[in-house]
Amino acid sequence: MRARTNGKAGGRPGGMSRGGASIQDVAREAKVSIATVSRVVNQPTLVTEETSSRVRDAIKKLGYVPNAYAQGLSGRGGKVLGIVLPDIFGEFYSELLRGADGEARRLGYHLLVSSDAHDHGHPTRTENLAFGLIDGLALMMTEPNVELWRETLDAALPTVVLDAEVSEPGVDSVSVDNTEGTREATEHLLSTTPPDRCFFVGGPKENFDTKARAEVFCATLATAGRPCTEPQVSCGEYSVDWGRAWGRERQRGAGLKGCAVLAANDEIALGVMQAAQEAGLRVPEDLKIVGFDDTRLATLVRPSLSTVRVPLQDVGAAAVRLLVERVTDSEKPATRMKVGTKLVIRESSR
Amino acid sequence: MRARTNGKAGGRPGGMSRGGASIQDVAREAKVSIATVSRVVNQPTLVTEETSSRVRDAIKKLGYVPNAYAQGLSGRGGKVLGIVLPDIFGEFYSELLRGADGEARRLGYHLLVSSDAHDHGHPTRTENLAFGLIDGLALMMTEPNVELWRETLDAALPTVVLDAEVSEPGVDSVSVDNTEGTREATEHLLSTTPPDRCFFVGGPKENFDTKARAEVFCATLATAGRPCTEPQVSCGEYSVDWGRAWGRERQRGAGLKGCAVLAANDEIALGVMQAAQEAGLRVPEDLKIVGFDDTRLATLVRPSLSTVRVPLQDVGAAAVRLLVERVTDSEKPATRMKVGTKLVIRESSR
DNA sequence: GCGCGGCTTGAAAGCGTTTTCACGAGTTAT
DNA sequence: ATAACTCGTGAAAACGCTTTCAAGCCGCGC
Repeated sequence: MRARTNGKAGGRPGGMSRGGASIQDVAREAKVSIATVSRVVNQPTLVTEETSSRVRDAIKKLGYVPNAYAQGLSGRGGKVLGIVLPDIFGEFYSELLRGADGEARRLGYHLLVSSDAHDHGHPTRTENLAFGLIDGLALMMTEPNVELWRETLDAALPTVVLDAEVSEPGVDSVSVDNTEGTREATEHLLSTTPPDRCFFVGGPKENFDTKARAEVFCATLATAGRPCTEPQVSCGEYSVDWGRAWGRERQRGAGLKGCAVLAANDEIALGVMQAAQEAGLRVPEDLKIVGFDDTRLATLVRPSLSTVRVPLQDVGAAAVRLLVERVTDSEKPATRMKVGTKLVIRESSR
Repeated sequence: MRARTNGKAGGRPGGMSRGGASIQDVAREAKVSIATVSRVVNQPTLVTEETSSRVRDAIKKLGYVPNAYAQGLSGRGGKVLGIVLPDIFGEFYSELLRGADGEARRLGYHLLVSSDAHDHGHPTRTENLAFGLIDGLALMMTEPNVELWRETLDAALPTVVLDAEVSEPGVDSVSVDNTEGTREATEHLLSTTPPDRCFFVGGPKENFDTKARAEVFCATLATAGRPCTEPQVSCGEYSVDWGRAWGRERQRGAGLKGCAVLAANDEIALGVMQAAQEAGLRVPEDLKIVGFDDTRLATLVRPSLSTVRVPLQDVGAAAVRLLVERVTDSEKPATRMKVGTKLVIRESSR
């Protein structure tokens, strides 16, 4: 690399540019030592009001902002949290992220976001690089992935896992308790529809939530005296397209009329609804539909979508909170947090 | 000074925990100097294959990952970009963010996301902290805000502005050229509806895009020989609620039937559509509606929404690309980029 | 009147990298 | 055979900050 602007003089070299004044400059300007400047910023009580005010003036005058790298290096951590999601697209992640972002801000942390996990949560090399940068990592794992585990644990980084239960010591987790909501939803459908006309349309087969929801769905049907048969549970992906495809398929087959569908998320539910409407069926009269997640989508469509509410923002916020707690106190025993789910009845299943 | 964990011995002090081995450890393990280790990592050609291999073994054995803070401090920058949006909620930002994230990954950068701008793009103190951390800042400014400007410019940080045209030297911008799309959309509505029954329902009055779109809308009406009257353009906010409120209001008044609406975004359009449907009107037969942005929402609702396509992902990606270019070469002349817009006709206006 | 504790401040040691500079060992040119 | 290079490596400075330790100064009590 070329000449690295040593002092203040001269234009900035090549690509570098981070402008600002350093703590040195402030110290010089205020005629105190850098230690004092640091104290004014971090522990103001230790400094005389007179000195303090002089330093603050200097800071303001020079527009001084502490260099986060230096802070990070010198031990106080950079106040940065990483969050890795399978994707950052769509209402679902959007909501999760919003919760995380809000909480992070509240706690004075920054969020390094990455949807790197295209390959099922496996951080790339790039991601690794950031591992030195972040104080903790919130990782969403929707499917089992041992390899990733090892890597993360080896990094000895405070970690919280989203949407997956884990048993590693020292790793917190926030996951969704699908039981209650799924059961409620299934019973709700059963109240108007015979068990053999109830269907569960899931996301990816390996997905933790889809699996859990399917299970509870079947269990509830069984309780109602009608163990579910193979074709009553289908898996695909979390998309409108898949829901629509399933709906069309079913319509071509035995028909959708008089059926009830519990979808593994709102998008799938929406797809099914579209397929029904295409076929001239009325929702909810001809077909009951219940979604999952209660994303904004559910209230945006007509008929509005009954759905199982998952407090996504809370999940995001809780993850960040847990993470910060662990970052601040690494001895803290692992917390396994579960957020509940609850049926919200709207028009699509009434 | 107390035992500030010099070597590897002892428990870590206080809240610290960043695990890994340091370059020192690797050097010791491989029996070389830290300089050599650094070279193996960054400029492998400078080192003998033999030494290099020994070092690589050590690195692997110790699970060494360079500390990003140290790297940042010593001048190579941390490969982190900041992106500040008014919010990170909803399809609009979601899409933008996705574009940015993808491009950032491609270029080997990380994204520090913040929706801090609740107060109209004014970064909080927290935000400021990160300014030392990031190599560049992508800032979405939907409304004029001089104060923020000053602060950002003072930070002498490579900056790219989203969705706002600026004239500061050395500041790139990516904005949306609303002209073409808005004109197309307006003409499209005029082709079925008399000018005096055409309405523009905008977002916040001060919002750049809303202003631009309203202007083109009026201009196009004027060209059609019917300068638009005051009540034909209304402003509110970018929300379904506002669209619905406008729709109800209008329905209570002169009625929506036979009208045509151009909304400033898809959400507003959706709101208007809901109001119409509530009133028993059919879309598009009784009321034509065209939205803006072409978010996923537009294809998800029934009838599907005609809308003006704004390549949001491209905007995000372009912002990141420009930013990285500027970070790498601060002398580069400022780029003012404009992405075009284009009418997409779907069911709601046919 | 002298020592002692409290309060404010400064000096300096890291933190983990990158990068420059210098140095010895081969290699090549004279 | 010696001077002039090149190549591979190590020592050390610099990055900007936090924090510990020590020192100076004050007022207090004995």
